[in-house]
Amino acid sequence: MARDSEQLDVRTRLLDAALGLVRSKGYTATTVDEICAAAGVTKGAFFHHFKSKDELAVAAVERWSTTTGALFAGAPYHEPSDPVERVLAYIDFRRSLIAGEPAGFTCFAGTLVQEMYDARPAIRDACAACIRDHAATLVADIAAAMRARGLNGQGWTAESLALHTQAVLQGAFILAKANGGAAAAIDSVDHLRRYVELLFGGQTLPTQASPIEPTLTEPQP
Amino acid sequence: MARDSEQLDVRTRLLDAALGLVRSKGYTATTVDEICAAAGVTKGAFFHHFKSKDELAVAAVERWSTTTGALFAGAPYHEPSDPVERVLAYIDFRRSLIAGEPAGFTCFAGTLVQEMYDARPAIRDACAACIRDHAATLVADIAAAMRARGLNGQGWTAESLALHTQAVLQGAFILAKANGGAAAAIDSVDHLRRYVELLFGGQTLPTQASPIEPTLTEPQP
DNA sequence: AGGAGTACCGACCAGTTGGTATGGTATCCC
DNA sequence: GGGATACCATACCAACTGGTCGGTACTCCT
Repeated sequence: MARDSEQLDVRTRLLDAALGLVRSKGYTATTVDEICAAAGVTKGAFFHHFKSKDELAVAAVERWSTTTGALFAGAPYHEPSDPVERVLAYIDFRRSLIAGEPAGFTCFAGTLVQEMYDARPAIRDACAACIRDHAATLVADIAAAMRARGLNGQGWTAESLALHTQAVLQGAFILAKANGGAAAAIDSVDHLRRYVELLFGGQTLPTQASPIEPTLTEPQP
Repeated sequence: MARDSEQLDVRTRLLDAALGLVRSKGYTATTVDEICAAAGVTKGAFFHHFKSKDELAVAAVERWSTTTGALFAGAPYHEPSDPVERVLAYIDFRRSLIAGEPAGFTCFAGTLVQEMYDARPAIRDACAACIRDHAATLVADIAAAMRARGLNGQGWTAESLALHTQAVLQGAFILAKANGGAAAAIDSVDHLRRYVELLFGGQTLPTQASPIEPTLTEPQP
C-alpha cells in the first residue's frame, strides 16, 4: 500500500507537470526532460511509468478528465430545481473559472487535440472522449429544460447544444490566448448565456436586465 | 519584374507549404526541412527569404490574413440590403466553407496562436491581429443591424458579438478536429446562426421554420 | 568587360530530442 | 536469507533540429 501510494505520487507528479507544461507550451515543444525536471524525477522514472511520451499524453488526458470531472460533479450549479437555471448556472460556473493567465483556465484536452489531431490518433481519441464525456454531463439538464419549456423539434437537440457550449468555451480560450487575457473569453461566454436565455425564454429569470453579475470580472485595475 | 515574380514565387511557395503543414501537424512539429521539401526548394532558399523559422511564421500569418481577407471581401454575403441578413449570410458563408478534412477548413491563425501564444509573443500578436482584423470587418454590419432593430444598451456591443462569432468558429474547429469530421462544427455554427436570429428577432426572416438549408451538408454518403 | 548585388544551393555544425542500457536499492514472497 | 520484482538514477546514443557558410549562377549597372 505504501508502495502503491508512492508509485501514484511519482506518476501523478509527472502527469501534473505535463499538464502544466503542455497547456502553456504545447505538446511537441514540451520535452520529456522538462517534464521530469518539473516533476522532480529523472528520466529513468519517466520511462519506468510510461512506455513513451505519447503514452504519457494519453494518461494525462485521462487524469485531466477525472480531475475536471470531479470538479464539475462537486460544483454547486446542480442545485437549482429548474433545469433551465441549472444550465445557466453551469455557464456561470464556467465563467467564474476564467481568470488569471490563459494557461490556468484553458482546456488541456482542447489544446492537445488541436495540435495532435492529425498525427496521433490515440491522443486525439482520448481528447475527443474527454470533451464528449464532459458535454454528455450537460445533456440531461438541457433535455429536461427543453421538456420544461416545451421545446422540441426546433431543429436542434440537447446533445448539439451541449457540444455547442463546449465549442464556445474552446473558442473563448483561443481568444484569450490571442488577446492575452480573460476579458475576451468572458465576453463570449456571456453571449453563450444570452443564447441559452433566449432559447428557453428570457423572461423566466430575474437577472434578465443585467444578465451577468460583474462581481467576477476583475478585482481592481 | 521577372526577378520579383520569381522571388515572390519561391517565397509564396514556402509560405503556402508552411500553411498546409502547420495546419495539420502544428508549428513545432513542422520542420524547416519539411517546409522546404513541400515547397520544392532547399534550405538555403528558406534562410535566404526568412531569417528564422519564427519569421516565416509571422509572414505566413500575414499571408493567411491577406488571402482570407480577399476571400471574404469578394464573397457574396455582402449583397443583402438588410444588415441583419448580411450578418446571417456571413454565418451561412462560413458554414459553407466547413467541409472535407479539418486541415482544409480550420483557421491557421487560431491553430498557431493556441500552440505558441506563450512562447512566441511576435507570433501571438500576428495571430491576434489577424483574428481581430477579420472580426472588425463584421462590426459595421452588426452595428447597422443593431440600429435597424433598435437594439442598444442590451449589455453587449457589436464588437463583442463579432468576436463571439470568431470564438464559435474556432471552437467548432476544435470539435471537428476531435471528432474527425465537419458535422460537429456545422452544428455549432447552426447554433450561432440561431443566436443571431434570436438577437435580432426571429420573425424577420422567411427561413425561420427551418433556419438552415440542408443543401450544404454532404453531397452523397 | 567587369564588378556588384541578388537568388539560391547543399554540405556541414552544434545542440537537442525521445528513447535505451545498465546498474543500484528497497520491498515482498517463499 | 535469497531471489524476484518494482522503482528509480545515470550514462549514453542515434536521429533529428534550426541555423550557418562557402560557393555558384544569373542579372543589372556602368
